[in-house]
Amino acid sequence: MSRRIALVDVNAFFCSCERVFQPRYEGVPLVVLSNNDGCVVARSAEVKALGLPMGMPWFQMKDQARQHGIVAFSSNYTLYGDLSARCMRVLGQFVPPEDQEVYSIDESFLDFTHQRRLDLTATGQAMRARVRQWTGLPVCVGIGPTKTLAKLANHIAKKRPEWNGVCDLTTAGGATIDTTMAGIEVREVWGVGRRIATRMLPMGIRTVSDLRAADPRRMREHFGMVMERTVRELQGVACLELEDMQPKKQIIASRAFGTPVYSMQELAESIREYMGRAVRKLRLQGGQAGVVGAWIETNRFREQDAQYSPSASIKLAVSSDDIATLTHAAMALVRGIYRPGYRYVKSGVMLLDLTDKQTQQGDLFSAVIPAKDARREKLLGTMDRANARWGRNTLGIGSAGLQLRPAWAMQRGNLSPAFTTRWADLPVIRH
DNA sequence: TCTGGGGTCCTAGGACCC
DNA sequence: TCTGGGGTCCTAGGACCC
Repeated sequence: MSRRIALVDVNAFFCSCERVFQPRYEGVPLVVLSNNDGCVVARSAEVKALGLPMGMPWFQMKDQARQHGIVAFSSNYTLYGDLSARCMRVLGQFVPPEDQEVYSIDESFLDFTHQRRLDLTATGQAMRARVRQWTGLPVCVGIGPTKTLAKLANHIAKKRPEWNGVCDLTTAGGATIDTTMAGIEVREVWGVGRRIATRMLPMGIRTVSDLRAADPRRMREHFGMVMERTVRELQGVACLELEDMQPKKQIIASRAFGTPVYSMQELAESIREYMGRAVRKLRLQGGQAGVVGAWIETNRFREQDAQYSPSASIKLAVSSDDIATLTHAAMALVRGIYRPGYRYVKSGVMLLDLTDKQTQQGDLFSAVIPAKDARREKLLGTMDRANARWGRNTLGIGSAGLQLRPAWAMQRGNLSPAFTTRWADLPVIRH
């Protein structure tokens, strides 16, 4: 019994989020920028049509932007995260919970294998209509017998207007599929990146249909088992299952500074703040870290600058989710790698060797497993609750976040309001 | 002047074991 | 003169994803 998997993906997600509450930008060429307004990370259809690439530094694009009237927004992850959650909840109404995989902030797999009678093209249109009406976001739907083919079908639904936003490869004719695949570059296949696409070219593999016709074992010899799986999936043999939410295996928090930093003092402030972010994620998934890492960086794009980008990590004697312990470890690491005289533009912390908090690894050289300090646990829990209730930096470690806007803080020149998550930013309808 | 911030998995090679 | 065969674990680097 062949499977029927749908992939639903929001069109130009970040740009579409900006338009939901600011419809005056409908039809206007939009981009959304990365933190510090650095690079373009999302483009509206109008900007894609101009041929401006993803990932381009904004300052290099400013002339063209002026010329074409492109509007740039700073990243508003509060808004995107909330709209994403709403969108995923709407899609979840179409399948039982175990048949939905939220794959990324703007994509979800839905498994319709068990709903045999359903007309999937009609269901796809129903999903588009409901998401549009309830969240304001435009989505496209791809359907196929494997995840890789569903991804490809979604690509087709987006690029070819004749599919009207829903492409079902499980019912499309063989000839249609052949000609369509022959017209798509192999780079568009899920799992084929820039490197591999380049290496495939001399092998005579240029389009999706070339790759689908390739021998999976030969592809494995050249590119490894991941690529073998990809080829089989293209041929309609399901190798990838829907996955449930797994706890993270590592947690990273890092940011480029709004302005360069020279002193240990300022690096320390940044490390404290980023560790706060990392520990929040850690505690949210009920984990503890066995290894702490930290790094600082100079600007690798400035050739005239002396470069210095050291990193260090340390294994804790006992895994921890205590913000004080973890911050202390990261601070010691940065003090160890810091050298004065460099122009630092970024720092970061990493939590590794994550385990579930319930499984406490004892210390070989102490007779008993160290008992958790009950008062300490209570204090940390109280901090969590205070921060959940009154805002993220209500209680923190040392001077983290005390300064309202440190000089090195992220720059966001054109940030839209948090329309859905802050009372003061709630849209008002005047009549 | 200004160039993001997260993640995952696989593989090869080295160190070590018997 | 001749120098085996089978493993595990860890790490760094590479590839990919959004």
